[in-house]
Amino acid sequence: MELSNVLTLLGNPARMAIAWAVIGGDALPASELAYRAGVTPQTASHHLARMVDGGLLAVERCLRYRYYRLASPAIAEIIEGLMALSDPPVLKDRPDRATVDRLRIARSCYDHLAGSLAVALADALQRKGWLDLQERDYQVTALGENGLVAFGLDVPALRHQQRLFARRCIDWSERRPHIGGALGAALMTRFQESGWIRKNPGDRKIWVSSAGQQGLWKTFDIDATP
Amino acid sequence: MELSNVLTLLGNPARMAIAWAVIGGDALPASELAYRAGVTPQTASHHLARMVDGGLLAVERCLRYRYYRLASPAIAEIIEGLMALSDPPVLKDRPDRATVDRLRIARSCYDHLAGSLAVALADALQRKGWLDLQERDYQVTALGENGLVAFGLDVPALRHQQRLFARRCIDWSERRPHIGGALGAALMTRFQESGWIRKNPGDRKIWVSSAGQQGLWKTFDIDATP
DNA sequence: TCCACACTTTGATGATCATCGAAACGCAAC
DNA sequence: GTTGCGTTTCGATGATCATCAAAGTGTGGA
Repeated sequence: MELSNVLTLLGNPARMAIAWAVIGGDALPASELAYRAGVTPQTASHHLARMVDGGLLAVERCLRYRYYRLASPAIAEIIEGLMALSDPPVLKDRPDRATVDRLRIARSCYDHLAGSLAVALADALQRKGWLDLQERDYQVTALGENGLVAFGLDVPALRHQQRLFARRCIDWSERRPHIGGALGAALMTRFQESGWIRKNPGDRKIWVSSAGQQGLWKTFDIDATP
Repeated sequence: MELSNVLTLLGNPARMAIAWAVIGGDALPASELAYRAGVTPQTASHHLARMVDGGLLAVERCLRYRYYRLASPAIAEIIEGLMALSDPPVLKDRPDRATVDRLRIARSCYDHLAGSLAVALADALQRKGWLDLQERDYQVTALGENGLVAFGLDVPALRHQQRLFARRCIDWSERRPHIGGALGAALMTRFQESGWIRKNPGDRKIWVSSAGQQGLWKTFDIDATP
């Protein structure tokens, strides 16, 4: 994945609009993307072909429709990183605001939490002295290890995984860091097991249950009410 | 600052190379940037004009040279953010930050001093009543001539040189004037003879010795401690 | 005065690009 | 089949682009 390629592809307003439309994880048909980007279907098709060719998008055929979505979570991370660097593009006819707001509160980022909930979680764990923010990663303190193990996470096992343990991940909607890596994934899994959050299969939306609101408040001092 | 603009500008390999060359904060002349980007001076000039126009770079003239640097720290943050999203491009000769900071304090500009030390020197000489700042040049007062002769400069001989006597030269890192021309060159030569500064042959780095720090303080009331 | 130098502008060329109309394709319903 | 619809391909157009050679500009030095 060439960064220069990504920049070239996203440097065009129509293609940026397309990328922005599918950033939430939704797969949208070509005609819808053409409408949102403000170009004709032919032009959109041209752009979509380039983006697929450039590895930015993936396409799935379903009957007469072609659904376009981001090619991989890595691409989503790159685009979200770009959003964090500047204001998100102002585009006409943004989809339903409810979806965007929902994503802003909580969504999945690959296999860990993102959105304001994830940022609040990272803040809370630092405030409690469970985490230290180092250069590009988080460190779990002795206090934090006790707390996390008590919460049901096998922290020593997480440390021995091949992947990075607790990556610092920058959020596009918050422009602040949250917890990725093995620890971030384990936390989201634990939240799901506890019934605190519910993940929508197929996209990246996350719902926080009332049990989750209570638990997050009691365990982490996080106010997860909308 | 439009993100889309930045992406378009950086989507070109030559422009990306130029941005990467100045990411450390250093200001480089157009010819050097052309070499590093692997394009002819004409092409580089074209790209540089676009980048200045797009608000990515700023340019300052010093004698016959034009030094290009990043327009603002915010731009540097955006570009470094982009780099963090992917592997940085493999390019020749990127200055490290320590070098950049050193250059900010003192460096040579053609054959005279530049950087904050040079600006402080110009300020000090004006404060002591040795120099007057005219339209585009400095004038040495009678008091200043005595002082400079006592310091070891043959001011009358400098006046009779063909080149401009005491040119006002604008600094990219300070955005304030310092002394160029024959007087600027003679001052730097005298500082070198006195062992106050040491010049790195081949580049523009200047080191101030401890003797230099003492001398600059006693003679010119300049605090040259880092 | 003339030259050297750093850099820019101009001009030309070939390439790529974005865009849309027209036509074609693929698929499903009728 | 035929029709309708979503999408792509083709073709044409006008725009922008990157590139470099050649000429021009401005500056300082001899």
